[in-house]
Amino acid sequence: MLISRTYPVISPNPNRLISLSIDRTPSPHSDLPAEHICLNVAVLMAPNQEITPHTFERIHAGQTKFSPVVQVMDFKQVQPNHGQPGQVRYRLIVSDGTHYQQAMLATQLNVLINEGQITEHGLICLEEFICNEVQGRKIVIILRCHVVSPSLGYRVGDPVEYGKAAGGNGGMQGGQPVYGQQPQQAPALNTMAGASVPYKPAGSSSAGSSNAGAYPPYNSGGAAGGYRAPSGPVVRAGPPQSIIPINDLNPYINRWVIKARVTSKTDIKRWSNAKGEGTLFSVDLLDEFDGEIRATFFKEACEKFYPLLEQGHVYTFSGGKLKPAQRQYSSIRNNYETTFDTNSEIMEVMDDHKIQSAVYSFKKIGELEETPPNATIDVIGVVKAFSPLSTITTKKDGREVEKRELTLCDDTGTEVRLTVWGERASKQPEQWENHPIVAFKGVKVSDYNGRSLGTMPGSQVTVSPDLPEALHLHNWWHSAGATAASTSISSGGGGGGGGGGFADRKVLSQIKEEQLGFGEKPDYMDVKATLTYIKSDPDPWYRSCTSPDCKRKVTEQLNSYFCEKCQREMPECAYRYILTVSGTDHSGSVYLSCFDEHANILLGRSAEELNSFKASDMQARYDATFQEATFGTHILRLRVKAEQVNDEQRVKSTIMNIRPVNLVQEIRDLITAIKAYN
DNA sequence: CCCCCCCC
Repeated sequence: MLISRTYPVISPNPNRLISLSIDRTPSPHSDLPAEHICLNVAVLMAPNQEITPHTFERIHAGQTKFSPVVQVMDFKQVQPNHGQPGQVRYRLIVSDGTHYQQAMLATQLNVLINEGQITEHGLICLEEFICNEVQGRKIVIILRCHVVSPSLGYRVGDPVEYGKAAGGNGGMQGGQPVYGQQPQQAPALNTMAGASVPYKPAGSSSAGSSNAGAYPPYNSGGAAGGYRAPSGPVVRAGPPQSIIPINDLNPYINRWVIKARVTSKTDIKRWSNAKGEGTLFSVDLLDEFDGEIRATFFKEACEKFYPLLEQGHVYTFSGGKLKPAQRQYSSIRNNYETTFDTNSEIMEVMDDHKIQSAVYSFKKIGELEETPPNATIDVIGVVKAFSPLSTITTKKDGREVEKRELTLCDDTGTEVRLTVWGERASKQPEQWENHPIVAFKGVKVSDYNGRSLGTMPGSQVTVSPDLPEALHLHNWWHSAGATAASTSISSGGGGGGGGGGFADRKVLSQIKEEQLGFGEKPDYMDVKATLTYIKSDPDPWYRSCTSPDCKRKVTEQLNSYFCEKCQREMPECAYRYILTVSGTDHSGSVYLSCFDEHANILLGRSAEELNSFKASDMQARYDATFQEATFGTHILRLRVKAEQVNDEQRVKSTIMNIRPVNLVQEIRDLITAIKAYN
């Protein structure tokens, strides 16, 4: 029996309210006489540290979208359970002044206890939490919180255990959270005028239709259709686990099953580092509640499941372990990712078409300039132009990788260059023709050339997707977009005549000042520079292989030349420039390397011609060629990279592109740059 | 346990 009354009184401090309460609570563990009267003096909080009333009523009614402030009445460490040795967990008793409630602290918040920030009688704000049932008992699991106040030195109010006290928890059964989306609105975009060309989405079967209508409500908790939270170490027997939404996954559910479509699947990757080596692949999973998660398979699990999982198919997955996601590596909206091992169970199930083929959070191309580099984003656009397939050789291990450059535009009047890598670039080359709409999920934003995009291993590329955004862009393109002007946020070459782009503009002294070239990757910059010196002696060229695409130096033989790389003998060789020039601007002077393609532009003659001048004893013409090019001023794009030369790091700058100075454009760019200082 | 998207 608990008798308690609280008497508010006026405090001497006008900001505080003192409450007096008298407890006549006989304690079974106390030596005190039953009628012991305990006088509690409670100073209620100043207004900015108020406990949120009715917190637990709201939480138990399924509310999660608020951030209540509660008082910590007690906390203690609980024994790690058998499943997770070594991981300490803390149980808290938290109070809203009327009720108290058990809570578990997510382990990543243990630091708040260990550093003494969470204290008895302190106040914390619950920023993210869920309410789980454990052995018939509701427990609040705190996923994110911050400390609002250190210990107040007293307990606020006279809380009773939630659910035990009379009153205050009526109607608790209702208000279960409802999962799934609201019915998506039908795309009201197909009424666009001027759309004479009908939009034909790829794969017009219903499979990936995004307009599937209302999703069935999902009830968490409750007898049927609910899921059980872990209940201690002995849970082996029991009903088969039911499927839970991916968005409900959290590290406090030990055994879970999800049903999801594999929306993307990477190739197997081999890795090796200081910690060891192995193989891995990963998939992105999407369920019917639009929840997404990335799953990774290592080593044996990689071997076992790689052949089993097919992109686009639907499976049930169980036996995965959750860990915090590194958000920069995918555009998947989940704070967790999962790993499956060989004991995990994955079974293909019928595709009932409740699961979409992808969910997107598109960024407009016009927003990309403000998007930080290295972000992974979704984008949709019209393929305005595309390059032929080309091959690059990786710096790291000399592999050949295929790529294709697209120019993607949208109705923001902006276009961006997007590099499609690997098989995605080579297969079905005709798919890029006729300005298709393409949706990209999980492409990386790069600051190369201002801003550009590139596919990632887990990217999803869908040509002519069945999406309202695609229909909208299709109609835009055919009514106005195809002929409208558009601004490129990727400077340097490409579809639209080149020029423009002040994004990477620097002066030469910045190479030193900003220590360019010392990163893992080279730095690129544009500079307006004058060639104050062009080195003409010794001969600025070398003898190279005549095979197309091979620029290697050949060795001279008795009557022929030999290329090591091509393993080929040839009667003639080609002369290719390797030229050193001195570039100068108002800030300083830097030696620049210049290879054949660009030296041809600077000197206006090929190495072949210059060699013939020399051979024909025309030294004057030879010298004049260099003199004419000296003091020319150009916009140069430089690749800056530190290289190991003997024992020292030497920063080498190479000319990658040469443009004439367009004075009108130059002034415009300068004005824009000056305005940006404000 | 990977973390990285290649080049210019």
